[in-house]
Amino acid sequence: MKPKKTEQQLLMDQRRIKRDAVASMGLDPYGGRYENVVSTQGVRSVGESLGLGPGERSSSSVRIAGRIMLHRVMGKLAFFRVRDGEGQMQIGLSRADMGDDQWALVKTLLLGDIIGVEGTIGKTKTDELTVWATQVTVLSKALRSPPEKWHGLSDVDLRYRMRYVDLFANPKVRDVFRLRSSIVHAVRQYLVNEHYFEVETPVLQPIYGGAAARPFTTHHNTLDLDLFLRISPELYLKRLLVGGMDRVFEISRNFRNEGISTKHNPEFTMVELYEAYADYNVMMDRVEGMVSAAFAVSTKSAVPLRAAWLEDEIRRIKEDKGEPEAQEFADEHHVEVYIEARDAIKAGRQVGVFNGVALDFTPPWSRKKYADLLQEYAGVSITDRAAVHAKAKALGIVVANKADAVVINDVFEATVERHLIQPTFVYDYPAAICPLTRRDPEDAAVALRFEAFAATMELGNAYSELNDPDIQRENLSHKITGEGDETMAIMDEDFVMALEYGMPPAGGLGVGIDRLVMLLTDCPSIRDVILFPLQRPLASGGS
RNA sequence: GAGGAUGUAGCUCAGUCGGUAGAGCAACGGCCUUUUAAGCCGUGGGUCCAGGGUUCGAGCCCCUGCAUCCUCACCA
Repeated sequence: MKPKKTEQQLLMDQRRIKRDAVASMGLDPYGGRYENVVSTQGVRSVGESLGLGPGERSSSSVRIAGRIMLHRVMGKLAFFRVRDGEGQMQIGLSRADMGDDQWALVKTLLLGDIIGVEGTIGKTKTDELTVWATQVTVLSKALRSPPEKWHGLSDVDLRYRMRYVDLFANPKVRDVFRLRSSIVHAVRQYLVNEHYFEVETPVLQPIYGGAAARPFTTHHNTLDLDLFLRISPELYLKRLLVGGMDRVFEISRNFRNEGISTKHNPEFTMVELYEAYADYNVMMDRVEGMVSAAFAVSTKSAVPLRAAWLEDEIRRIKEDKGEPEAQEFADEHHVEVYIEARDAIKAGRQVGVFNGVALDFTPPWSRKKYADLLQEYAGVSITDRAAVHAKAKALGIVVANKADAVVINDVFEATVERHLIQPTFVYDYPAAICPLTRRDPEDAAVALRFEAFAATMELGNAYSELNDPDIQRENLSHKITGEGDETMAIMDEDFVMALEYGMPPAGGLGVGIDRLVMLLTDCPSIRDVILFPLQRPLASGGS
């Protein structure tokens, strides 16, 4: 019995027929090298400089290449819209201009095919810049249709599973990853300018450390050795301080075997840096410097563009559908917030928009003491053990078998964090939960540590680094009660031995790159800034 | 882990009271030399997430499971 073909298979059969038609013309349906290509943006700037009026054509010839995203054929004339890595461009195809052989080829082309077009720059009667084709080259016939041309691919599951489709179907997605690339580049450039140098340390570690999280485990066969994927590069980078690398950084993919959420992916990217002879105050400057550099290459230009687009859109909706719809659109897209941010940027401030809230990254960020925030929002003194425990119980926090510092931190997270909207440094943490941090010389219960928050998210974490080997060994030699299995207190004798040779006093800092990108590009989910976020594979193993 | 939402054609989505499964886009055939989500005529396309139950009859009601998203918890 012949199994009935699905619609998908039938559609692909039809596309195979067109592909084979190309082959029967003696052409390779999968193309080959195509030279002297100009980007659509390049054509656009050339086109604008020609000063063409509606309906005029120039004699300057160009070649572009890209995917057919819009396809209109009218008898002996056709308009396609072709998208490349930078943008899109309309091409016009006329049977009279191209000749019968080329026209036969044009008729085999479908949405989603990748083509090369040689032609002359002109404008249509409606004043749209258009490349009028003289020669079309098939570069890759697509067997599957692209998604719906108006809505694109909107099923979130499919978008992540088939990011390759998401990227060409939804231009905004590509913009986000372009911004991500710029942000990473700016962060790297900032640190290099500050005389840091970039290193790479092991991802496969025999002992994991530097953070409190469960690791992924793996195994090396030849050495018959269990290994962990790093949860943090911290202990290796500090060894480099001992070795005399005074300013080092690593852009580090870390792996934590924990839950998945809009703010957590099992693998994520951090920039982690160490600076000898500095302390955590210097690290605050570094955060501000890095974020400023990143802002300058992303949000600074993206927000005004977005604001302008939103204003256009509202004007159009008002004309087409009326005031109430326009207002609804404005509310939904936080238009006033974008306009407010745009005006602030014009005035020289570093203001972005995240989740409908304006965030002001202009240095200096506000700096708040951990204990003061606890007093302000939880209403308890950090030194008043009874009050802290009473507050914890009132909040429904389990107190039993937890060290005091853990209880304090639980209360802090439950009461304070949600108020940390604007970029803020929270400094001076309870020492007992900071085993790798130098103590305040005036108060042994305080660790010289800060976390950077924005939009209630932890963006970064920094210490004045502990460099006393005996205290370090002591801190690592017993678990912090109440932290469960996830604890930083895992002894690494080699690391402590390194400290015994003498590590310079230093400031150290980690900043979550994914979260920074989220904040600067207004993406409320970490999956929108990671190209291939982890997902459970489909049982059937296909789409 | 708890709660909520969603799952229907390749894509985007309707589906009323439980009574033969719908549209647009895409595709196929035809017409069309200035389209702007092109248009007009016609055609094909369905494991209604999976399994069970109630019923004469289930896309719709009930139960179980799966997947995804959101919120909370966890993840300093």
